[in-house]
Amino acid sequence: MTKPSPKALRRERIIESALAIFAEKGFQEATISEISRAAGVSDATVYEYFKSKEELLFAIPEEITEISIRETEKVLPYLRGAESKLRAIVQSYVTTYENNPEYANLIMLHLKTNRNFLKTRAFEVVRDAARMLLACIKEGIDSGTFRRDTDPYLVRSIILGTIEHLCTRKHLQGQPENMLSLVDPMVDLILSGIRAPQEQQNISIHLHMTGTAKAPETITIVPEERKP
Amino acid sequence: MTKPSPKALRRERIIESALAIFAEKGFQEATISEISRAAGVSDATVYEYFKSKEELLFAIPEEITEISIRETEKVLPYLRGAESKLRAIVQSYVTTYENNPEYANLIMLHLKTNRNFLKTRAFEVVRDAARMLLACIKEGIDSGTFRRDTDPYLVRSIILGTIEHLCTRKHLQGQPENMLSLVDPMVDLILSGIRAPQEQQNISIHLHMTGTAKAPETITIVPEERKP
Amino acid sequence: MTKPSPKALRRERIIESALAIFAEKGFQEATISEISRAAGVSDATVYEYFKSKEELLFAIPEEITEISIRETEKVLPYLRGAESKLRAIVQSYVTTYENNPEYANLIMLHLKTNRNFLKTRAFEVVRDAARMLLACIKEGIDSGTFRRDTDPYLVRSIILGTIEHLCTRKHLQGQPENMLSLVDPMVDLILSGIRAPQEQQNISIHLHMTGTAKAPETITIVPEERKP
Amino acid sequence: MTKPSPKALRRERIIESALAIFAEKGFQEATISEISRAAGVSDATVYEYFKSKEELLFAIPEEITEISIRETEKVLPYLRGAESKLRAIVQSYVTTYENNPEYANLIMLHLKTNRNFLKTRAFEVVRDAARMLLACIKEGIDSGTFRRDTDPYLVRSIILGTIEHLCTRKHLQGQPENMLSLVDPMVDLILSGIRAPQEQQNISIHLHMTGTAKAPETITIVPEERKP
DNA sequence: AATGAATGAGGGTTCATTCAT
DNA sequence: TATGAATGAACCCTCATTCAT
Repeated sequence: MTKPSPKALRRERIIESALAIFAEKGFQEATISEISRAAGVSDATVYEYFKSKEELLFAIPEEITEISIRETEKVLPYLRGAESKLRAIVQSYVTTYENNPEYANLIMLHLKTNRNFLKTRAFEVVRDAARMLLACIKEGIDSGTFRRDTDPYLVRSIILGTIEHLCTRKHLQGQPENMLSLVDPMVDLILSGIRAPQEQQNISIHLHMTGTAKAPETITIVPEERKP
Repeated sequence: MTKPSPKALRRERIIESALAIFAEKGFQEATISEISRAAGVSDATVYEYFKSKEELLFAIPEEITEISIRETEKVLPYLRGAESKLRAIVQSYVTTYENNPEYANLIMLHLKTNRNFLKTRAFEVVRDAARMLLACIKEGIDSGTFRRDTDPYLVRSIILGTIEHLCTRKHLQGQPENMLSLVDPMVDLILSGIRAPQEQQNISIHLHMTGTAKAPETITIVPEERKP
Repeated sequence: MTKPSPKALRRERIIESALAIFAEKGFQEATISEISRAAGVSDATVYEYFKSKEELLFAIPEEITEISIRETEKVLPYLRGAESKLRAIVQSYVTTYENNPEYANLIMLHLKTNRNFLKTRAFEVVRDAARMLLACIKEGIDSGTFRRDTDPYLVRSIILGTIEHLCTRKHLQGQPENMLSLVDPMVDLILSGIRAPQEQQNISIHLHMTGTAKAPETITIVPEERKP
Repeated sequence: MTKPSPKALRRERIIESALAIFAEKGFQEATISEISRAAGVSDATVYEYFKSKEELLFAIPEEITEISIRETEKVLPYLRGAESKLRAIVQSYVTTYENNPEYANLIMLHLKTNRNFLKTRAFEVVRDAARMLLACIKEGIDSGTFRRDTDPYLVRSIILGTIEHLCTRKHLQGQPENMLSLVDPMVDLILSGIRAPQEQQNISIHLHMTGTAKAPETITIVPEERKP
């Protein structure tokens, strides 16, 4: 079905090499020579495919982000409830980063630094993902699943910030070993923080009694024994 | 009382200029000439005070981080309870970053990228702060304030990640306007997520009645009206 | 027959310019800009061909020394006797230096100073030449042409030192005009100093006389008049 | 008798440090800071005593050469014959270099390179020494001790070149260990090369015979057996 | 389409030297 | 007199980028 033209293949090779090298050394420290050597082409050839070093940098997240986002978008409609969706989105983020550590590193450490990246189409895709997450949070609020006073932007910042922090930490210090195992604790924690209280209103108990009893003389409230 | 030697003043000027310019353009894009010009000295003079461009970069966080941390450390003993302390620490972080946006930017976008920064004394101070936060979380767990199954490292990552994300967002997109106003919502949210349940044991109500009454025939539980 | 690639030609041009300028001003005082300008290329181009200024310096003697040495090696087998060989070697040295005064100057004044030069392949060639000379002296000793108590290392030092001194003198003071005319006097002088005495055995003269003569009563030895 | 003013002492200290450092690293590689630090003074102080780095360099040989030369000049009148004098001069050179290896190194490797050194008063002194040597050789020629066809300039070049070569060799390669032990072999060798032949004129043998003998009919010259 | 070759532009860094104190 | 402090002036080297083949 797909017919990978040699042209496209070459392009792919260059992008892969660029990802590896940019991720390892950063944008400034990496050189075109290095990348072209890794890709098995000449310097000049890189410029046949990309107008400049920066354009090559920006070309990297385009595909991978796109793919990841679209996949998530496909799954979402099958899930019921804001909580499930939110958990799925987080899972998707973390899975993507876990499976593409170089890409994660590039995004976290090198692309976020770059002001020009914000004007990029690739960034548009990133932003789409962030919007999806925001929409999901808002949906939870509107549906009463999340507290009405939840600040959806803050919640999103918490989620994204945590993921980013974990990725960065993992890259620079090797910790945590397995980010995926942290998805559930993290989501649980945040959900606990924003979940609407389970109608824990005050409750009146009306006793309908027959007979000639008086009102109770004393009411003793006795805590049951805690059984840990 | 303090007699700021002209030498120290000049050093300060250079650091300030460097902070402004590194924060704006990043380490690689900034040039020594630019910085020295901004500081009103010659290129060579910069090298009288700092051995290299990188050493100049690392000299920046040294003071400002130190000051901020030490201040927090002073306040902490006066606070009772893990929650208060945690809130104070977050407040301290955000205040520091809010008051020194350039510094915040430098740390978030440019220093974290730099592997050599991890070997720096300045980074040691940063790490101290992170340890302080972790200790506070652990204290909450030990004292029963926070749930026993709380992962303190995860909680710290959530807190730090959120702060970092907010700073970065503010720097790159101007949002949120006022980070300080987000401290309480954020801390509240996280605390809700980790707070130990408030002894929500089962409760038995014993009615001591006199007379010949029978047991109540029906018990109707009526929610009170919610008054938002 | 030979097809000098433009690449090789350019390289040659750069080396020639470098030789001229290094010889004139010394390694430190010479600048790459100067050399590249003289060679009609850009600074960066010099670095396409040579990794560093020092490597460029070391590339200079490589060829010229090699050529000179190999030529001498070819001639040597045709010569009989240590004296002829030694004279040929000296002749070769002096010819090389006389024909390449800049090269001579570079070697004498600037390369010998450089400790790194000693690790160079070019220096290996120089050392080869010195070994060749030493071997020739030893051969003369072994064959009885030179005195048995000759110190071959000292003789070599005398020869090389003299050549070097003459070159340096010529470069700095213009004297002597023609080094080649000094080769024979110099070699003669040294040979006189190391030549084994020419079988100066005692000689008996037997006079066969007829008649009744007695043995001679007196023998008078009369020096002939000296005729300068 | 001598009253070393503190000023002169300081000057001396600077010169000594400069000698050590120039000799070790060469003129260009050495820095004023290094020298001043070694001398225990400030950079600026060096400039109180010497107008420039180069002037400091040239100040070094002034004294030491002067002293060495003057000493030789004192001894010379007591020696009889060109050979003794020549030997004494060589001895003096080598002793000076052997006792002051740093100075030797400086002269051989770094001062000879410097064109400006030729204009220096210090060089005048060096030249004086060379003239003294030349005069001595000429004296030997005039007195009939050395061959009439000796080229005194060539002989001087041989002597100086050899000494220089030995010094350089010793500095760069550690060989020869002891230069002084080479003085006699070296001088012997050169003297053998230039010594006037010991009146090995043609000799006539007059036989005064009595009796009636005829002239000898045959004369047979018979070499004696060699006794190795 | 691919590249070998060339380079313009620029930046970090060093140091000899000066001068006010 | 001695020096702490400051700097002007260079230079080596790198690399993204271009272009003729």
